[in-house]
Amino acid sequence: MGRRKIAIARVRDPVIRQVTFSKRRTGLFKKANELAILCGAEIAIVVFSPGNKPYSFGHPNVDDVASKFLEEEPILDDGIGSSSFEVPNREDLNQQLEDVLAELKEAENEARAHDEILEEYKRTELTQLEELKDSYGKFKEMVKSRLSDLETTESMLLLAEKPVVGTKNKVPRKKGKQPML
Amino acid sequence: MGRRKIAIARVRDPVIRQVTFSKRRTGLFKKANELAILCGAEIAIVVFSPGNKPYSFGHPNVDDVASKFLEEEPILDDGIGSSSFEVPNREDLNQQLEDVLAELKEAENEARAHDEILEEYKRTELTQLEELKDSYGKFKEMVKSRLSDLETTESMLLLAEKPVVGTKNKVPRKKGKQPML
DNA sequence: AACTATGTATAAAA
DNA sequence: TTTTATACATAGTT
Repeated sequence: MGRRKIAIARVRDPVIRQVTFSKRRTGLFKKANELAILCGAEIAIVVFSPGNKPYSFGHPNVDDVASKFLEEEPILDDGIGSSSFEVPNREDLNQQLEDVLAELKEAENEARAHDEILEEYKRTELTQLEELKDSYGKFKEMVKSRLSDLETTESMLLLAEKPVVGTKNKVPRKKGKQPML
Repeated sequence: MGRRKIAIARVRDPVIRQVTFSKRRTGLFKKANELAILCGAEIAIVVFSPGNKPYSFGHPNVDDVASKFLEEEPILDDGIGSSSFEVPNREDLNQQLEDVLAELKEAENEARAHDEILEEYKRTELTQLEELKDSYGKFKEMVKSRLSDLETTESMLLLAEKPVVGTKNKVPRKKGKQPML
């Protein structure tokens, strides 16, 4: 929702993560408030920041909504540890845990590698693109100045003016006149 | 946020109100999930619909976050100083396993999301780059043909020949001859 | 701690 | 439902 799309995955940089948290918590609470008012709904939110600070929002207030919810809670079996199945013994669990930890480590390595690739990509491609745009602009400038005292065809002027691609003005054209000998 | 702007005030029509509730509850929970994953935040939401049906979202789950909040835990015992050679019991192992499985799933999601972004990146940036190069080439061709019977300065020829950037030839130049009117 | 280009959520319509 | 046009949230930037 910003300048770039981001993957929904833990933000690595702690500073960015905190900033993201602040912005998004604000947004979330705003949405919650709108929901409550628009629909006459009761709502409670509690959230702990990356630094483990608690924040809360409630309409009409956290405690009332929370108790109401807890009271009419019939069974809270989320099914994960369903009792009807065989309970694994400790050795099995240890083995599983080790296996999964190994997998996790691998996946994290992969993710890091992908990050690096993406960064590299951004650097090279964007740099190339910007330099090319810049060079293109300079070239056009020079040509125009060279041709200024000659007749110029309509098609040339057209081509020289249109910035070419569907570029959304990421790189503003420089207006400066360069000597270029 | 839709076709029209709406005032934040109780929606009169009960049908619309219920529809609005459904859409916005979905959106809110999605945002909450993103916040939790992006920032590693714990979060719990409970909300009652206009028809007083309860809905909840929790990461890792509603009850843990709620109790943590209610207890206002100062986080005293993080285990650093405790009797450190205890053999973990089965519940601990189960918990660990679940935690790690969750992490693993997350890491896999992350990898997939990054792949998508990288692909998207390749598509947009490379397309732009290619179009720009192509257009640049055409422009140079045209200028050269227009100038063929005029004197051309050394610097212009130089600029016209050099492909500009330190491009690693990921995108081969097209050799085709274009009519150009 | 503000801005703004861009991605998302969603009010209406179909 | 699903789609579409618009308002909004926010990632990256200064």
